[in-house]
Amino acid sequence: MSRATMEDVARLAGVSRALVSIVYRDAPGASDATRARVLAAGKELGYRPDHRARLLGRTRTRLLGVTFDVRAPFHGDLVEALYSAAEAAGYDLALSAVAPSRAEPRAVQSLLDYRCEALILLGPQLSPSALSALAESQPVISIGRNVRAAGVDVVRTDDVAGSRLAVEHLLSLGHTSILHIDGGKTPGATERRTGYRKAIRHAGFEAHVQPGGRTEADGADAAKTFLNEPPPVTAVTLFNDRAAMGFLDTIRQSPLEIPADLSVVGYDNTAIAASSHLNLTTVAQNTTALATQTITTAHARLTGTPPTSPVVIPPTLVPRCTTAPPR
Amino acid sequence: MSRATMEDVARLAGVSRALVSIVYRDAPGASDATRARVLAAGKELGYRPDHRARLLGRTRTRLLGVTFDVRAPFHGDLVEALYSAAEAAGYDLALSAVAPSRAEPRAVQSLLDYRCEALILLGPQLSPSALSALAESQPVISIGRNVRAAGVDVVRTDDVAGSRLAVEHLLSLGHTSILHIDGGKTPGATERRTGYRKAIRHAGFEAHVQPGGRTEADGADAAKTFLNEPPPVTAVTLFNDRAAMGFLDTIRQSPLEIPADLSVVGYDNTAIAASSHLNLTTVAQNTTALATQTITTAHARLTGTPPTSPVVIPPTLVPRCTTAPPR
DNA sequence: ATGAAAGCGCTAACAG
DNA sequence: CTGTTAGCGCTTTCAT
Repeated sequence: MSRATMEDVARLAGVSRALVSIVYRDAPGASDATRARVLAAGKELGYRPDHRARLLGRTRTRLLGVTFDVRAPFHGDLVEALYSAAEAAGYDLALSAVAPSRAEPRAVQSLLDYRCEALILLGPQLSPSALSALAESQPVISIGRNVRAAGVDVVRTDDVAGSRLAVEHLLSLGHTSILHIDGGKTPGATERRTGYRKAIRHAGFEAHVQPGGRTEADGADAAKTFLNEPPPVTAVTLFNDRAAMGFLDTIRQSPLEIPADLSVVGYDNTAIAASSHLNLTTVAQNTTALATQTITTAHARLTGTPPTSPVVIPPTLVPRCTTAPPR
Repeated sequence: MSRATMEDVARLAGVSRALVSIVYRDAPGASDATRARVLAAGKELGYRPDHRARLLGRTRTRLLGVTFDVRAPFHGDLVEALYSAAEAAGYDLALSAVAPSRAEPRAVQSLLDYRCEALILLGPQLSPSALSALAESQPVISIGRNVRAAGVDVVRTDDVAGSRLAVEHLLSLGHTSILHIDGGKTPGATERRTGYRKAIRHAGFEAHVQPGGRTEADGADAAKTFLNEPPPVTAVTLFNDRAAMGFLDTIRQSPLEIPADLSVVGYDNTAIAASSHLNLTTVAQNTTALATQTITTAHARLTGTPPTSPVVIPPTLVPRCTTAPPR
């Protein structure tokens, strides 16, 4: 009933356990004939190496720990990209969710107990000092949050440029008064606000920032405030797609037409934003590049090469149907 | 630089490793004095037991593997609930994401390699025979999908009742012609369709089912079809909240007013549906109960008690702002 | 190319 | 109550 062990395979193939180990790691040191025989025996027994034992015995676990917010769609997209990137580089991923009832320190701790070689934190909310402390024991990489903490590597999108893209897109459509609804203290919010301000001023217009947040509810609240006392703007850029969704949802319950009366731009290009119905004009983060660079950075740290940090990935604008020239 | 080991703690505390082990598992067999001394030594060294080694040595790993769709908000809610339930029962969770680029068999396999004691699959899409095969090696619990596969336990919401609740709510508001936009072949779709049909017929009205799906895009597509040739209905029940969101989004771009012209009911009560802006009337699955029962079932299987299966959890209706009496 | 033997860091009988 | 002794299943020198 219990699973086949390496010993079983070795016996069936008539070789030593060491050989079986070599074959299954496809390390050099076994003849093709032996290799085939071992593999055949393994297959017959339905053998699969025990991952726990493997990790224990190995000098390097090649296990990368990832914390993510189980409720953030963008994190879902990133996790998927990380799986591919990690696999391509010969690493394994251990996932640990952050949720309202499961705070970040707890999620991190569980990864540490698994002896992950490095920590990949998606939009971490931990303090810089807490992050630095973690970085003393193993590489720590923050994706999306631009922390300045000793020893912590950062891989992020150039959010200043991203906001600029959004603004420039609107400017090119003819908009001259544009509002930014920000992300509060969410990682990345400062940069996106700054990018907006810079681009607006550079064009010679006035910046208007309204406080917002990162959830659909935050976007909806912002829309209510907006509708209550409509500012004289023809376009809005929001912190992210989630907020944009909430915003749009509420606006559509008003007489305002999107995009005729108001253009709206999101951020992240999450799968939902892309879906045909929303058709949200948004700034795309390059998840593939973020993931690849993250794994590269982790690998560099783990092999002693000093990585370049922060790694800044350029975003792109994805024009869809929520933006148009002002009426 | 490397982490402190049990040996280190033992040395510092002046005891044997076995004692340290006993203390850290808080197993009986150590005096309070020793316990305190060991704990103090451990704390000083920042010792944390190595989870891998722990799993390897133990007869029971108390590790439960969970597969979930990283893109499904409802799965996020469930995962969170599972963490709590598992912890309360002394189990640990290993997460494995299913995504477009990471099919279910792969996700499952990785859990198996970690020698999880049981498999918890959220809305599995695997064939009944594949599930049965898995169940031969360890307990398999399907949450949400009512599979009839030998050895596979099911914990699910009573979806027939859920759909009935939705219909009855609409009937009580005075609606007499109600459309159901279904979930295609998504787990649970059949039950929700059936519940709708039964409730409608029981009330003496005619059932209308339009094909749909489980994503926002599916809901939006359904809305387009709907608007193209508006059927003579005053209310719509959808397969889930995601589809309802897409549907609402598209409907709001038409002259139709929600809920004045059309009432809409979702399903799942995901965090997003609940958020103030959407205010979606929906059928709530009791994630806490689902999670608790799942862990209970797993525990029963693992300890030899034959569990009751399927476990069917009653849903509840959450009336919000997308339903009202017909005009 | 192959095998023997010594860990990896912990748990679990068992003896004292 | 405490310590000794084997493993758990794999990796990894080091001989042969």
